[in-house]
Amino acid sequence: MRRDIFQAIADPTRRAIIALIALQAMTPNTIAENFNSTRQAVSKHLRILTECQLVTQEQRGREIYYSLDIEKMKEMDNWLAQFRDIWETQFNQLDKVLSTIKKQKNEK
Amino acid sequence: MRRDIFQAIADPTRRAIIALIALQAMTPNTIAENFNSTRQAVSKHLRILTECQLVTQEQRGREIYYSLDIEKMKEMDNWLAQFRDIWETQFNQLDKVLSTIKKQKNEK
DNA sequence: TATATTTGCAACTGATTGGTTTCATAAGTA
DNA sequence: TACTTATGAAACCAATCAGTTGCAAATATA
Repeated sequence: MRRDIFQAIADPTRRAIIALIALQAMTPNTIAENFNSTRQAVSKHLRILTECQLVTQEQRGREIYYSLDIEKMKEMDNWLAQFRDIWETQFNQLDKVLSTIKKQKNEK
Repeated sequence: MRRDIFQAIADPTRRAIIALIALQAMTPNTIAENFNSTRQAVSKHLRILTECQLVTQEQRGREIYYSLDIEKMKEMDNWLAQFRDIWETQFNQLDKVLSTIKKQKNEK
């Protein structure tokens, strides 16, 4: 069973859950209220998110509060970093072209 | 059939393909040489990547060169942006705590 | 023209996924 | 103590996925 953040984030419901608990820890029941599927389905998503360490649990009495581990989200950012270099370079090249055009215009 | 960049990126082989063609356009055959699976399997991955517009094709004779659309990768970055605010705030809060501790130390 | 190369597509297969229903457990509450 | 609430886990199901083999089409080459 592959369980990594990329696979976890692939599901739109899980992305919504992540966004929902990003700012505030919530119980499975409360989270499920925000979706059309059953509480059990949400619970399953939470298990997947927990397994890849994107969310953490905190038990309070019979309730369990789930919250996002924002540090883990940085792994996504780290992977994207290799491409960020490329698109910044491309942007700079575009910038160069634009300034060359501008220069040529001024020289006329 | 759901076809978005998140689902596309979920597969490790597709992530490898993306990284491979990021800097240089390549033909399916050349790409397949870098993996253990068959050319047809790679071709299928390329179709999925094309469908969600992460890669573009350019036909040259009987060869087709695939290259990464770096602009599309920014969609990933845009989604991450909402969390970047959070982790930067948390970092600043940590920074605050650290500087307070430092201050208290100096005042002793 | 005959042959080889490059490629996409269809059909099939076993594994995985996201969902449901049902049940067990633990913690509050009357 | 009996009842309600909050939750996870198991069993099942239809749909999807990633891979394979086989084939057809188009282009290059002899």
